[in-house]
Amino acid sequence: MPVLSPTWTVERIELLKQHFEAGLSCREIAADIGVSRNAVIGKLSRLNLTRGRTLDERRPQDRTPVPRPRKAVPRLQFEMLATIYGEADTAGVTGPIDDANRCSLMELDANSCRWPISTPGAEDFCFCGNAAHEGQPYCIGHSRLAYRPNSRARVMRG
DNA sequence: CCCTGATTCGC
DNA sequence: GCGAATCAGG
Repeated sequence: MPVLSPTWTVERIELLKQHFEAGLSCREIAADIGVSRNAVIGKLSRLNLTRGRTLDERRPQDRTPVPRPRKAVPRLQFEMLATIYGEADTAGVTGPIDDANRCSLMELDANSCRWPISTPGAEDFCFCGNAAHEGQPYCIGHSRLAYRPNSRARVMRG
């Protein structure tokens, strides 16, 4: 007898068929023959002995190509951010916000942008001080930062 | 989460 | 051709 793994000999194939027709699960068949479950299923598929289960639901004629990331999915941070926040928005947000009007808490008035600069409590802590947008406590640029349109998730599987 | 079968694809 | 990886349903 060959010491090498005989893979699928006629004996194993017979056992495979017998067990399959007996109604045993692939798990049982695999355990009995001594191979992995996928090996059994793969062999059955090759022999066209599948019980035609998912074939009906899997629409064999119009199989979804399923772009399978066989290894990795290298995505640039930029692309993800652009997708999440919206391409047009990122440009506006990342644009330069005038900080020439920075002022302290005392100097803030109703028309001054109250966006905090630096960390609260720091010696140089101050506010943006730019002209605030109508009905908003921040200037245009900082209003955009405050209103992040971040609500994109949970959209999988059609 | 576990299980199952079925398909895909690298070897 | 084989089977691990993967997918999809239960």
